[in-house]
Amino acid sequence: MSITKQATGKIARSASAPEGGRSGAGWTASGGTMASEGKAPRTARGEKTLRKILDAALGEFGERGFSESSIVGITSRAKVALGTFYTYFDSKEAVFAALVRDMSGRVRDHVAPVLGQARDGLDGEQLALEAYLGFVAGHKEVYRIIDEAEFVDPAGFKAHYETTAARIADRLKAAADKGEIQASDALATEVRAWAIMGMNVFLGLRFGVWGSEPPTAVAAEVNYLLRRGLER
Amino acid sequence: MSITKQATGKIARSASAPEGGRSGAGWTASGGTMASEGKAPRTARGEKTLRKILDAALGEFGERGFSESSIVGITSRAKVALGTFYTYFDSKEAVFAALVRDMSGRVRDHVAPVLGQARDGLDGEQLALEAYLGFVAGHKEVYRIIDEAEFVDPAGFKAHYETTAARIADRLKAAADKGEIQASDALATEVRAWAIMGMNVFLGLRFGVWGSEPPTAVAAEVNYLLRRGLER
DNA sequence: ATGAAAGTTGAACCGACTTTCAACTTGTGA
DNA sequence: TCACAAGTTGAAAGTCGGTTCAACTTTCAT
Repeated sequence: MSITKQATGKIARSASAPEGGRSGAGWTASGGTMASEGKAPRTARGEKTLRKILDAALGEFGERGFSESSIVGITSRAKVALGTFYTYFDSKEAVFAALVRDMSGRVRDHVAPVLGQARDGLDGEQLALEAYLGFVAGHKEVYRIIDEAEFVDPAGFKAHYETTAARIADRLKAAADKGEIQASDALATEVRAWAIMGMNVFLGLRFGVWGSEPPTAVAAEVNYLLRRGLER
Repeated sequence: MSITKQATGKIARSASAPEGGRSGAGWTASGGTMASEGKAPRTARGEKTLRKILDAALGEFGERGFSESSIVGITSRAKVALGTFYTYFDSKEAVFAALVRDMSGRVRDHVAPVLGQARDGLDGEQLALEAYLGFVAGHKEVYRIIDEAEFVDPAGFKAHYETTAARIADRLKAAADKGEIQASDALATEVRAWAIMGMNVFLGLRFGVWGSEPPTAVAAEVNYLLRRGLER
């Protein structure tokens, strides 16, 4: 009954492959930044193992949440021994923090490219939301990990949202400079940026994680609101 | 180093009074709903103890987060013995869930009254946001507990946001019926409600929990956006 | 080929936390 | 007043999971 118990469930969970044998797609950079201080892998073998651990950790944390997850859970998914974990990370929190940094980057990398195709600033926001909703729907673990960072890795959490908001603010400023939307002072710009970000995150929760309504329809509806609300 | 450790810190923390001797202000109803199934207090003494435990739990969870919190932490804050906890709750998760239900109600009860003073629907949303920001600033623990519910008490978390969104949607519908704002179909209404809620929550985080910019200024800026975005 | 560095292993240690329970105290209704 | 129900107590049981480490294996530069 208690969430803390996992009892006999162990057998069941270590079996299933995380996501049809995709070979640890896309860990940023070569280890250096991911492992704990002074624990970076020095050979190809080590790098591969580190990658396996990180992929396993993503699956474990994404499915079970931080406190339900265990190092054994991670290492058994990764099919390495318990002790190997400590070759690369100082603690459970450390992997989680590494994951948060990386997930933050993944979201950015998924959303950024679509901005190039935008007709104007507000169109860019619509495309960004659309891309974000699609990403969340296909990567619920990522959403969960970033959210849970609020408690496990507050610094990483704050960094993620502050840089995201700053990015939105920059876009708003650029659009204002082009005369597309109303200009705004510093506070107003920040309020707008955080408002847009908050909308996006909650729409991601409702329509990406919980529901599966078409991203395009949702994003279009929001954009209608933003267009009238911000346009000059 | 590891967050899991608390080591010698125990002495320090049980000392400080949670919040200058306020006598457990405002627990909804008389116990019946708060304690775990079949564990409701049957005397005035029991009710008082339950209240002490709930207040202590709010402080503990609010300050330390769920996984860092311990039953000992709660009972020592409440100044009752460890075993007493189990007279009223089945588990750590159970108190947390009780707290989530109650916090959800507290937010509602704090925001609802201001709606009566609104000139129109959109003015109501502005006042609601303003009230919410003020509440969050004064009750960061509440914000934290509701957020952490996503992982500890998912059902309570979902219920909180779904009913909140439904309330916003009802207001939008009423405003549309009065011809104040544009009418919208079911999906659009839900999108709008979740967008507004998401804005509010993130602005609460940024300007209530992290910063302390004047709620009125923030709410006014948002309302400007909403007004133009939604008005007919 | 070889030995030193890098990586791997998993049993065992350790401490912390939840939960139980039998003895004890308090309060109240008859 | 007294007896029984309600409530309280805290030591101790039991569990669980993070972390350590010494022995072992693999890799690779020379």
